[in-house]
Amino acid sequence: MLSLDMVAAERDKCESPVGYCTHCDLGAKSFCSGLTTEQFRRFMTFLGQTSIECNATIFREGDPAQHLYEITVGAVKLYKLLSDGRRQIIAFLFPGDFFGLSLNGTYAYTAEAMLPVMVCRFPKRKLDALFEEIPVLEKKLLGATAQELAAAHDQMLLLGRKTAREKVASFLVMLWDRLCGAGERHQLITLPMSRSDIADFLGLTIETVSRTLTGFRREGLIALPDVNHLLIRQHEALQRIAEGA
Amino acid sequence: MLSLDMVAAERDKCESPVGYCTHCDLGAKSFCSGLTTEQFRRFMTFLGQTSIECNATIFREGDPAQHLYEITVGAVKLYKLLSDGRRQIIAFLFPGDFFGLSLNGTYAYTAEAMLPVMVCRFPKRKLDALFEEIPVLEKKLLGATAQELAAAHDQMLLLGRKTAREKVASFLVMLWDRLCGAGERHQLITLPMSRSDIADFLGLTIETVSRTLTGFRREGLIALPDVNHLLIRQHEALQRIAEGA
DNA sequence: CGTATTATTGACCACTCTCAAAAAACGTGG
DNA sequence: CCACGTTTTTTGAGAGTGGTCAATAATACG
Repeated sequence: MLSLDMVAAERDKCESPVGYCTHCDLGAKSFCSGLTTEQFRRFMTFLGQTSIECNATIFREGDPAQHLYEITVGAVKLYKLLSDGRRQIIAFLFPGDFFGLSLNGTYAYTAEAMLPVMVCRFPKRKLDALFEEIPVLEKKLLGATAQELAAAHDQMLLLGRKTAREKVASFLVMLWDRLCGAGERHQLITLPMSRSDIADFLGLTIETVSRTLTGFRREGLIALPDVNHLLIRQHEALQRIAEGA
Repeated sequence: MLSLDMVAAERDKCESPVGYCTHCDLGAKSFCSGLTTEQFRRFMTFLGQTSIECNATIFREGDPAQHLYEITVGAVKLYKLLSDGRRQIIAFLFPGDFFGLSLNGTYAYTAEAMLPVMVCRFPKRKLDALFEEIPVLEKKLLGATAQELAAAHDQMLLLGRKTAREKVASFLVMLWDRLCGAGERHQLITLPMSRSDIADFLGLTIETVSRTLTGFRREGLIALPDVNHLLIRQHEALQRIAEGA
């Protein structure tokens, strides 16, 4: 049994903390950032790194929940299904995001790779031990979960109360916020998701998504060089539409 | 009738760990259950207990987030607004539920009492110290947050992909699950929320909620003795409707 | 290339919303 | 306790946003 004092003592012996994991380029956002050399060595013994091919299912709703995942490369979608096949995409996830948290021992949603994906995978049965050794990780996970909860709340407002036009504008702005650096205004976004994915994320049909996007294109708010590429031309205007103003 | 004093007396007879806080009747669900006598004593120094009158606003979206709350008595609604007044209710909360977690130092939603409410209130700036003293609390908060996240995911499926009929049926089943003991099949539910609240929770209008409820009443699935009381007559049938079968 | 899949566009329709009025419930003060 | 005004809920009629169905166009992939 390892006491907090011992952990603290161990940490004090170490020199400056390792910057962050050298196996991915998440930087400070990563789960393993800010650990001491010794903590990092222990951390690596808990972790499994896995690559997942594009379109592969990582796990299904109802599967026994054995791992917690953090994406290092690629993009993942999470979704829930109704018995007749209607689908709701819960989240689009990118490097730095967690998924796989569960309540009753089974996953509550399906996770699917939208691109070739690299993940860090933590066995759930070892999580308590890991948190005991490196308590800061538990705080990080709580923070990440709180962030996902806030995103879910935003999406509930979108799904319940926004028009199709506002939904699509919100989606575009969200993509821009997540995938574009702050500086560059006119930056080409590569969409990892299909129109069908966008529709199932926004609670619309593919036809409505398509019509709304061409609408925005005709108004000069965006450009669509090809189906998988998107250029935000008037971010401010889209933001105003997204917020219902 | 069982007085609080009697409950407290019964509990004081017990050795450590203290079963649970004597100030509320949450039992094992409570944040403070399963603590040792000493831990419980320390716990109480962190906590403020507050009563809130019905319909009072506890905090507003954008307010500086100073406290984390746990409900001990009553019911609370959380909601977000669009600039033109459109409202989405994020959650209906009952005894044992937490709220007030925030990311950037401000609350991301408004919290309003639907009944006279009692809460335990934890200052955020003391939370780290509390977790250091009683690490199990951090795990409990993580668990509660994960549970809220799962509920949010279910609600996203409802908002994005269910019909009005399925939404209202889901809502009724959810109420039954949360507010009724498992044994009693025909149990009268007292609704703490208005039709307008239900509509803003389900992404519908009050008219559609009203029409759907009268529909269920005519079909014999429920009874509505008066506006604030509800009797589930055919739970199974409602469950089937809720799941889109 | 030829085939299969995905995306766009069009015409039509239905579910739910909007607007409006009546009915019921609530609150307040006499 | 009842009369009154206010608010909430129910019910109705009509309209509109987004869905359905269908055809065409573009793209991906062997």
